[in-house]
Amino acid sequence: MKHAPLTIGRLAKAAEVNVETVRYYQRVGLVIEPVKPLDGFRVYPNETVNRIRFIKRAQKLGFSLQDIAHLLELGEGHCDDVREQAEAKLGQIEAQIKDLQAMRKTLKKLITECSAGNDNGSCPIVQ
Amino acid sequence: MKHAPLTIGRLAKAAEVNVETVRYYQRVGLVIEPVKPLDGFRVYPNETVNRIRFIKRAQKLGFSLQDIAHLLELGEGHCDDVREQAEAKLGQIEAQIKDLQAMRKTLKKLITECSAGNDNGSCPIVQ
DNA sequence: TTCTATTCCGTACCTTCATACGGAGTTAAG
DNA sequence: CTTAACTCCGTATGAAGGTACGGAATAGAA
Repeated sequence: MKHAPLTIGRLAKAAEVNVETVRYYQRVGLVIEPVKPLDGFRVYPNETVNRIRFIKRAQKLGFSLQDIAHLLELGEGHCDDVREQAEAKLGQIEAQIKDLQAMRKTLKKLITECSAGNDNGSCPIVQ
Repeated sequence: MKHAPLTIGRLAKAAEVNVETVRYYQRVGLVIEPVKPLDGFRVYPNETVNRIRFIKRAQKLGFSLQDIAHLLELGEGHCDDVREQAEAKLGQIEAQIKDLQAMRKTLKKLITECSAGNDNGSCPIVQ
């Protein structure tokens, strides 16, 4: 039994991005553009859906597309000398988590102070 | 005893950003531009250094300048009806922390797999 | 006072990450 | 077999976040 081929439109829908975004990712090399059959449309492998989802998730965490390109390379063999890069990235992530936790703390404090109703200015700028 | 006044150049240096960045932040309202004395240059309050540092830190965590503007507003009185906004932001931050932790886990796993030396492809794309 | 670094201000330009457009080809449902 | 919906491809446009530039005013050191 044949399934509907994963054309760019279906891929985009599945990954919850715009078709144009997929094309853009192809242009910058984040997504491999499958060869175009002489007749008909390009068909994407299913894993491309996950790849794009991954990109989007990583982006929300503050990674640039370049960063993400590096992360993705890590998963494509050649693990040996790229390992240290992964570790660097890990360090960054851990620092980010710490920062966010500090931010959460500040914000929480701010919220309780708010509900206690104090009327002075300045709050989350410090630290 | 007088100290050297905190002019825009010194402010920029202290906050480790470009002078042009300070001007840009002023244009978009993230930093208040002090009034220009009839003679001479603008002088910035010391807290502006922290404000800019805060902006930069928050940006690295994936907040847009708009987000940051909102965060900063929270610390400027009017706490009553903005409180729920703070809580929303807190929710976002907690989600981000979770995502980053998941990412950290994936990355750690990837690293150990790497050092175990497996030669197949594909790794961090999944999940 | 004179010289050099800064500031000021407006405007122009740059990069990143997309999104839109338009005309031609393709496909698949009715 | 027609026709609406989709794909293809190149190029243009757009918002966000800066960065650069250039001429005039000012400050501060020598």
